[in-house]
Amino acid sequence: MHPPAILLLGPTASGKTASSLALAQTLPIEIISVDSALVYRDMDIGTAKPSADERAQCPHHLIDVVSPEENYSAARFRADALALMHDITGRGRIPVLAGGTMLYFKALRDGLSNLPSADAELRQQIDAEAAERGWPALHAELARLDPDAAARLKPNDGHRIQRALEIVRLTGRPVAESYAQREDDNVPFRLLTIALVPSDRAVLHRRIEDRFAQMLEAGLIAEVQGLRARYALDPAMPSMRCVGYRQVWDYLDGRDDYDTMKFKGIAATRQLAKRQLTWQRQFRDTWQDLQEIDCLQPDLAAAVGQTAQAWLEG
RNA sequence: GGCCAGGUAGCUCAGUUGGUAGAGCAGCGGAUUGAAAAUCCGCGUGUCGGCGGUUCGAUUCCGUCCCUGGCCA
Repeated sequence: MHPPAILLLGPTASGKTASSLALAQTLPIEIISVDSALVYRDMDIGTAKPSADERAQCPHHLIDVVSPEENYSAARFRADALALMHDITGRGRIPVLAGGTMLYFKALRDGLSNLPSADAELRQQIDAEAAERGWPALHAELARLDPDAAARLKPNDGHRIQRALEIVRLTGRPVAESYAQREDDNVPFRLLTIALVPSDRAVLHRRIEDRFAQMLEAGLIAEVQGLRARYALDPAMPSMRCVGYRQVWDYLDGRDDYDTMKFKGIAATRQLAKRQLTWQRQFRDTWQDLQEIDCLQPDLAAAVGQTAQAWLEG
């Protein structure tokens, strides 16, 4: 019998942090963050990172693990998370994987293919070429090298075209052949997946709006200024593409006025939530253990706790 | 109170020499394999401010009323 592990996923502003901390009140858990933005050090306000106080209530992992100048990845997450899950289980505790980066959940549960890691130099080359000739031209080039891979991608989907070209150049074979070669995709845990879903999208939107305003009041702009002063950042880096940071960056550069920045930040957050919910619908249809909980109900934390408790006893 | 300019999609606006209208943004749906809070794809019926009139036909022309902004009193 595998040890238990709980996955807690939900869109931004759905109450994941509070729910996971509530679990810690009644269960011997440690929390593994499943979040591509919380991994960055010194990005606290805009990522709604759990506070020091909250983190003291229960061990948290995969927060502040890389510099904003670095890249993290789904593959790295999968390896890190599995190692941590084993550690936590070894301590007699239950891992709770909580977050909103759905690709990471997907990678963890369903595994990945054996693909080469990112190659910064090659990507730079491809970016330069794309800036000159446009992505459709590189899509056409991919079509010559690997017609099947190109057929699956849109001519404007820069990131995926770049990745496909990278894989082909690094491996010297079609992407499909690399895809067919699966890495070990075993997850030796009994999993419960709890998905937080808002029963009313408009209410989630309202929360998102309020929270972004609070972030600005809490000093998000100063935080971005500080990051720019302390690190060698540029706006194309994954850390600075994060919701909020990207908009404040443009504001600091004078491209947008304050109100525009605020509007765009809120809109980008709503759009993020929408994409997260699209993933969740897909998970709901494929993961048998998934249980949906309305994140707008009065006592969400209690509902999450009951669901987890019932599953552990059952 | 008078004059002028406007009132068209949730917002900002375009347009129709009279044949019931379309962009951007927002929103919604989808895709998603080492950047994923990324990247990309798809979706546009709205009393064209109200009421009358002219007309085969009005959002478009005319009248009138209402609203907003500006100027003048």
